[in-house]
Amino acid sequence: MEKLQSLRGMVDLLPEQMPLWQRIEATVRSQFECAALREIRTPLLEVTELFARGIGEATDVVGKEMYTFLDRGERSCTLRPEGTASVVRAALQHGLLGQGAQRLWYTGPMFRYERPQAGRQRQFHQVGIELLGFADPRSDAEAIAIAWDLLRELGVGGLALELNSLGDPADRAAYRTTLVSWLQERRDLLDGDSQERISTNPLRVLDSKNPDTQAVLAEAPLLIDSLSDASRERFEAVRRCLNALDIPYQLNPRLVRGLDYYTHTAFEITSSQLGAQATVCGGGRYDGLIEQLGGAPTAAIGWAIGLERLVLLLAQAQSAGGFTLPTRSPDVYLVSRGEQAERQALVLSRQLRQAGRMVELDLTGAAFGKQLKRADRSGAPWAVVIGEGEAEEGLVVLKDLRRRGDPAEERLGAEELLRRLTLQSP
RNA sequence: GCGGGCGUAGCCAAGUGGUUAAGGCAGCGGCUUGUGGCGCCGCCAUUCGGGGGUUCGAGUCCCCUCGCUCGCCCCA
Repeated sequence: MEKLQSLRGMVDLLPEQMPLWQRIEATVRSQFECAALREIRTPLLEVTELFARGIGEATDVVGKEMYTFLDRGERSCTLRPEGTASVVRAALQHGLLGQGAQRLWYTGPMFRYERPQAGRQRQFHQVGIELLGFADPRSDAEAIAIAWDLLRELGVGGLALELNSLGDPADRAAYRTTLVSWLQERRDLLDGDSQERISTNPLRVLDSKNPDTQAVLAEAPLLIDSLSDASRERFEAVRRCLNALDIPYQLNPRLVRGLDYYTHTAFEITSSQLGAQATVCGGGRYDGLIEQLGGAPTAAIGWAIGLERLVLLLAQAQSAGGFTLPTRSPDVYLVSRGEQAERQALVLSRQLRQAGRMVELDLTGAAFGKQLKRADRSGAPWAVVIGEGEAEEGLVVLKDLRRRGDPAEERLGAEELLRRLTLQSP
């Protein structure tokens, strides 16, 4: 069977699903506007080096999940696996940071070559914000609050905010040294992956899901305990802000995150209703990234929400009766038969649309009975019927489809019909 | 990359080695050559994801393969 189908992990969004997506997009736009964020759109394709340098060579995302290929000019190109690196690149390329700090948001598809499962696809969508040029602890709290409130506004329940501080590069370097030697001493007790990571990415060992490794790790030194006084105070300040905002959180000293660029605050918002891929929103501060990509040292914080996971949660909320999506039906369904009548219906449909009415024109040329059956199913309150007889007389029949028993219908001239259907609400 | 489950029509789905592959929804046609929720009648899988094998005989058993799905890893 040679049926053509989409590539693995690449999913279609069918018309039936769009109202939910559109609801999310509309809410995102209005919430972000209130937060004084400005939208930015960047290409889906970037030079591979951007991600290699930005996200980190040792990360899983860069190491084994990127869609990378050579273009016709032998340039290594990569479909973006996340949004931050591109946004920073664009800001630097166009000198946005020279105009002051930037409050930006973006949305669009991202690509990671992974095995699909619930809440995970190879092409997926994110919406995210990036606050570039903000170092104040309040900006951490503000960024988190924007995410938290967006999710709440959408009606997602059962969320938990997990918080950690990764400190600054010096804290991490110091901690890394202590951690590496601590891990070396217990090397034989760790799983294979973790042994590997002692040299490649020791902080990620802490994140291991291997139960035996976790048992060993219970006693491991924590990054949060080896923060400098300044970093610790900074973290305290963020926490005080979150308290002031009444945003509940849970400290998770094991929260490390898989992208190298994070510093200080790291956080995730998770839902227990999502299955194995429980993170709806992930983000943190990345004070070193902009410099690493060739800009001046600039503090920044951002996060991304996975839209497919959000859709999963909202679909649950919806079926639990949390909200209903408005279904749009045509205002008028046009039924016609006979060459002249069909042409008149075509013209009339345009006139009604120009007057702002939603109009569905039956193009099948089928018997009236069939067309009216479709008119009924379309949900339109009105049907306009033009037959050969009416066409001759220059009249149309207006039927009230909501009154089924007594066939309420009137014969009208086209002018009168337009007046009736456009001056008053149907 | 590694494990588990599944694969019968557009959708849901019966079928568990024996002759023509139930049924429902949707769709199409008719009863009703020009007037809609209902009803009745008819049509809609030369074939069970694909390939190979076992057998007198396979949707049903075996092998391979592809796809979907859930989980591991990782992340949104």
